[in-house]
Amino acid sequence: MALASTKRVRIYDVAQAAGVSIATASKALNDTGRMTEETRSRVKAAANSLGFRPNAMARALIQRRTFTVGLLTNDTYGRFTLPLMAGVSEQLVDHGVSVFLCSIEDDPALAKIHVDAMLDKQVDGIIASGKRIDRRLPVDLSQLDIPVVYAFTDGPEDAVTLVSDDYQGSMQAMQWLRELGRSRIVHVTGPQTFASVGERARAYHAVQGGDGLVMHGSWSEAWGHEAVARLWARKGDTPDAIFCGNDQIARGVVDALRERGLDVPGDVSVIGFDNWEIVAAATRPPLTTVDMNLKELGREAGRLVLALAEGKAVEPGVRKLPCQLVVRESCGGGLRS
Amino acid sequence: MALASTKRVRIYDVAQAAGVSIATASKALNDTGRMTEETRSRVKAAANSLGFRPNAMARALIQRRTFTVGLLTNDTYGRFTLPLMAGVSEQLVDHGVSVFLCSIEDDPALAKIHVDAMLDKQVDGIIASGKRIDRRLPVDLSQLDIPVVYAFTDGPEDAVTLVSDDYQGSMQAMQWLRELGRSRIVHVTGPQTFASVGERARAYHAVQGGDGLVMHGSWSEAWGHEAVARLWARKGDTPDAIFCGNDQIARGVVDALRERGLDVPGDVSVIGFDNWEIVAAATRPPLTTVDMNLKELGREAGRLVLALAEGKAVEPGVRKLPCQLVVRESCGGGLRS
DNA sequence: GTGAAAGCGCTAACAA
DNA sequence: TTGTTAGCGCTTTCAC
Repeated sequence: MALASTKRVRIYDVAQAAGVSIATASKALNDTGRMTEETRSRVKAAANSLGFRPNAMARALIQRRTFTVGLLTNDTYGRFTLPLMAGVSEQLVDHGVSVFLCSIEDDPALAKIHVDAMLDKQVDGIIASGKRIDRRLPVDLSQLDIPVVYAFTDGPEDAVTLVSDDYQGSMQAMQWLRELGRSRIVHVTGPQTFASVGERARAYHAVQGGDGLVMHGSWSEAWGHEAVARLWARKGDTPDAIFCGNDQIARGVVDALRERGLDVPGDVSVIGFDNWEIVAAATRPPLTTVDMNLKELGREAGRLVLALAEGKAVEPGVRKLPCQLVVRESCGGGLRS
Repeated sequence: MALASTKRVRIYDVAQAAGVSIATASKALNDTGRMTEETRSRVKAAANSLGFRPNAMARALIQRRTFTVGLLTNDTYGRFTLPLMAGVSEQLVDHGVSVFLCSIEDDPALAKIHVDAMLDKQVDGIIASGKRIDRRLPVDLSQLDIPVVYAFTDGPEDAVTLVSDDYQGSMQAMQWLRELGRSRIVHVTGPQTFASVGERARAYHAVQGGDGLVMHGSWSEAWGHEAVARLWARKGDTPDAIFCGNDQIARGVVDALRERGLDVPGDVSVIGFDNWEIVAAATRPPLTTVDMNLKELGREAGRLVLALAEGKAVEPGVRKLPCQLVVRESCGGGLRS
């Protein structure tokens, strides 16, 4: 441990201390070249005791590899990018790769500035992420000379794209409701313009049949309330389960049902989507919901840019990553087998 | 616009194209040295048409300045770091500075890895941020040779530290309630162990007097419910206003009051803290609350590391940044003057 | 097995 | 006004 924090120690200092040339020192430290084991360990010991840290800039200049990647996102405040970022960071830090955070706020000019900055800094690759899997970032990354991976945002045809599997996740939800004996299931979800809304509805219909009821509205608690009002105003059977397009709607639904004197999950099971902790856990009863595993998606994105950066071949196309059911109390049923 | 994305263009190519030496090219592009305006613009034109982008690595190697900073945070999923990061990024991108995102999850080993990686990459400075202003990150940054700014986390005595002004924010809240004619104000807040809880209570007492009632619990909606139950179970006067320690508690309080048939804000005014959109806006009625201006705090942190990195002197000590009252409907009253 | 020398892309003295 | 030269800190042939 070098206590003196005067000047940064360079490989020259290590070489001096070990009584070798800097060439030998370099080879010793990088486990390349050939030399006696004794020399190698002597150099390493010297480096160690001097607290030598190679200058990544100098290294990058030669190796054309900076061990940095850029993470572009337009979901600055959102709940989607955050776990995704954590996953990316977690995956890459183990490989000595650092992540540039670039929030672009849907602003093309800002996006360009960030991309240019990344390019100047010679990032080894870029991960583009967003808040909707059916929207593109306001910048064209397809002509860059470095690898790009799209995560939770739409990418070009021949790109490597990672999204969560809305269909599979919704199937989990629906099947869970069926396993619990629910049959009159209604789907209360977001605006039809979202691709994921379509996917989730498709899964709903696959289980419930073509005559199931899908209600579109906003992604809000208010819409959950309103949907319940409409459902219970109709004549005929009321549902015994409601599959909601997200946790906010689900919370609105649960609150509305309780206000009507209905028991959740006794009278009606409610299931959400997103597993947004703050919403799902605060609902009374806490929401059973579908988690999109965004952190894992982030890890995978990290893994893939890294592979690409190392010149490995990666099959282009859209990869759908599985969602996972998180069982709490709003559907009844115990821990999932 | 160079369409051919074959090889990166270097300053050598620009010099060739402009018919000058690389030294002249360098000076022309950096607006240093002296030469005819004609030469300078000729070089710039050549650079432009070739799509020249200087290699930041090479530059960094000489200038000892990488135009990167590291942002350390242990609040990976949290609502605090996110706007803060956005502010930092926004502030720095204008200066050509990129931000390394490092989420350390309260793990000392992970923190060290990240810090080492940043040091290797020669960041110009580090911003340390967290989720509590009275807790330190699990890593010692005080002995580094580069500037460190602490934002929304506790730092050493002689460091530059940025926090939001809980006292001032709470004063805003309390005064707003008084302006609306409320006098029997109760403070329902989080655990006493939080420094910000103490600060907010201090402001509460400054307005309400020493005999005001402060109720400590968890930062949850459930605690909001419970607090209301307790308050209305007491004999004697019930409050006409409740100042809550955060928005979640406030939401619990509002819901509990409504469930008791009380009108908010007609019978009781409720005010929150944090302005956590998802909670504040979904509450019925939407919460009037205190915003900590974390994005601005992030910007200021960016400004300060940058100043420090440029060798400018910055007065050490704790800087408290003002909060801002966000008026919605839970207190009554109109737009603030 | 080890070291001298060239060079990554750029900037900055110093000459011319 | 412009160009030559010497590095920044490191890796990597290629001699010895």
